[in-house]
Amino acid sequence: MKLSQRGEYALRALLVLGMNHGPEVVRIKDIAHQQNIPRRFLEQILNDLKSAGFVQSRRGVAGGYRLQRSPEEISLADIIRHLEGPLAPVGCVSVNYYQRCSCPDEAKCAIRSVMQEVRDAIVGALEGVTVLHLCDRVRDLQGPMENPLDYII
Amino acid sequence: MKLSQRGEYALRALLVLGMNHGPEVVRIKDIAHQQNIPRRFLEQILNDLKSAGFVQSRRGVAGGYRLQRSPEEISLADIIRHLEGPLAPVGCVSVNYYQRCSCPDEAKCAIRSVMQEVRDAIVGALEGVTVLHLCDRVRDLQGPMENPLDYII
DNA sequence: AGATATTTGACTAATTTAGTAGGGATTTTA
DNA sequence: TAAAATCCCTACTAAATTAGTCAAATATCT
Repeated sequence: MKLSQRGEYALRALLVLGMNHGPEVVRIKDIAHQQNIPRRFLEQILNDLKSAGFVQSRRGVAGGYRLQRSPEEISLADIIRHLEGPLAPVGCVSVNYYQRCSCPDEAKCAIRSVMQEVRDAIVGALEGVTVLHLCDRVRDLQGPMENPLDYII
Repeated sequence: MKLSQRGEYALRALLVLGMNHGPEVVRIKDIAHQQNIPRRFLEQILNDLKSAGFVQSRRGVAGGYRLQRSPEEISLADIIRHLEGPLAPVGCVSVNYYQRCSCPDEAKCAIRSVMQEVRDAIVGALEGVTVLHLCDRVRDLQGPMENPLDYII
């Protein structure tokens, strides 16, 4: 599993939306500015997150984005799987994106059995971590503040 | 961490050399044939592994490759780091290939702290696993045989 | 109506990936 | 000493991925 620039931007954007979660909507421009993400690129990314069901949008002058579900229902593993594909280092140990490899017998492949353990380790570190957990970490790491917009993500 | 085709071929080749470790040398052609790897591509890969110090070669009519150090001294983590770069999912948590990211304060970055744990999980699953361990697994998975060349890798 | 947002789809430039190809250098063996 | 087998080195290519940019359309609020 490797996180691309695009993926990192997406996580940062979702974290901003998590920190500002509520009925109101956050503008792309604000996220882009606050997180130093190229605005046009971020548009693309948020659009993708929208069609994947992670966020919802409102158009027009008071438009912007918000999380579609509440922060504790959005897991990092799901986000990353959508953004980057398999968490597993090779297709033949991936549960969600399985792909047969060219070795003669998977069940007896020693390399595969090590990669299986790597996959389990990655999934273990990621499954169960939600956007809400991320938000909690932000607050833990940065101490008490008043305004959610003050947090550095 | 993601394993490319090239990386997978390299591991398979090293495992063949591990299973046949001794004073004698194994020909590229045999490895390529046994493992179904394009020969010219494998040449390139083994050359790379040679200049990285993992294998040594002998030229001429009785030429081929063997491991430079003994199987228990070659760790998967080192091989993969050389082949694919960082094990970490993002540069800012990589020990061996650290790269600063664009977030304002690394120490307070919640995403980074999760990625740190992912990195530790990956390294944990890989560090300490050597080519010898891989060879042991091959034998465990496939039951007792006489000839090392009988093993499917 | 006009200003401000998101939406859509195409476009581009650089890098990485998975090889292929040609010819040279070295070593064994007949 | 010459043939044959093997590794060595450099260059090339085609396809995919990555990180964006851009123009124009559409929706919404005041």
